[in-house]
Amino acid sequence: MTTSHTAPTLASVPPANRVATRPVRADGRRNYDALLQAARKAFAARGTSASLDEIASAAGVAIGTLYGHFPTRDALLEAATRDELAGLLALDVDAEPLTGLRTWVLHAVAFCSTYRGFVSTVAQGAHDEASLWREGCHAMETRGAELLAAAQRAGRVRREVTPVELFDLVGAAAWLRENAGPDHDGSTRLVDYVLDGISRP
Amino acid sequence: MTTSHTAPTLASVPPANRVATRPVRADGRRNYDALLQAARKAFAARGTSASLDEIASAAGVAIGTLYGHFPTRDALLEAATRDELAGLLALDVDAEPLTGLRTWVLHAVAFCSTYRGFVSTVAQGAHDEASLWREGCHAMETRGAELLAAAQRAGRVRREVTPVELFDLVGAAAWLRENAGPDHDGSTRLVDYVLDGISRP
DNA sequence: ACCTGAACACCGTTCAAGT
DNA sequence: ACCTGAACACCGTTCAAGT
Repeated sequence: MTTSHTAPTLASVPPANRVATRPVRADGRRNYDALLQAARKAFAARGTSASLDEIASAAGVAIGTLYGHFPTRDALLEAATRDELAGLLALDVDAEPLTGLRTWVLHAVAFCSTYRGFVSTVAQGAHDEASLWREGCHAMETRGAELLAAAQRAGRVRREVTPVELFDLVGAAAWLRENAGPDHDGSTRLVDYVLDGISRP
Repeated sequence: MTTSHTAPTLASVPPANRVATRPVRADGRRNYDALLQAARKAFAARGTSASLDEIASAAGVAIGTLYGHFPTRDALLEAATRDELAGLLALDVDAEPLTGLRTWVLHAVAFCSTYRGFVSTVAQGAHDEASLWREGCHAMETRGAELLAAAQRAGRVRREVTPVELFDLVGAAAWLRENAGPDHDGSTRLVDYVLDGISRP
């Protein structure tokens, strides 16, 4: 095998697994950005199942243009939440391990509930090999696992708790944030009860 | 006002709030039952957003017949889960308050995750006045509140915990049961961590 | 009282024709 | 390289005609 190791071309990636990239031509970039802005607005207002027709209209482009840039709804969602994920992964937390863990978990919960319905999509990414969020989920799990391990090393959290269980807590609390009553913050309460359950004085 | 207090007639209830009832005519009852059976199968296989066309076909009736018996998807879902809810409400639990509370919570979690997507519908019922699950949610909350209060009276659970928070735990754990990885029971773990967090020795 | 299925509406997705 | 919008498919929902 003397073939050089080339990056995957656009054509080699099936549409379902293709990540959206910002075009080079000026009109393409304008439309791409307008679509993203419209998508964020629509997802925020109607959840992740917002009408794609509506998004295209709001962005002032034809529906085919939307599909040209974002082959699937997930590709659009992923692009619309990419910055928030980067922010979460770069988050600096408190040096005290238990406080730091709590802060990070609450930020992860906020990220996963960016839009109504988003957390289910993200959770898929943890198990589905082909999901666009596989890498992102992996990175989140890794960061969470680090903070968990640090808290365990410091004797602040029970040794038996696993990274997967921490990830489960983030998902469950995010679902609560999306679905609980409007006038009461159940997700933070849930996180605190669990941290009480797994922490040591 | 001398008008007698009559029960609401069919016509007085808007379709969205109408609860399905078993018809009196023999052919109607046959179709009603066949639809329910097909619905349970379809919901179990594809979640609560299963195709209604498919359900009607599987039941061997026209789509109009389905709508005749069940004016909305929620009406069909409610009828398909009515027995399970009754079972939950009639559940006898252990006399030891904390054990009893745990058993009931796990059964409530199982009920709310009967079908993929079901828990979000149920959670709506807790806040939406018009939901078909309003009564059911209220009954669940009442039963949960009873068991919670008993555990608190016995000094086994922190006084500050509220019935709404218990209901939130049930919903969050049910979401996990619907969405977590297939080979790992994250929802029971979550319940146990929370019970650890709120219980007293 | 209940059943049927055509008709309509809505929305996601593709693709041939264009610049 | 990118845009357009008609065309198709799928599915939920209604309703006039029937038994």
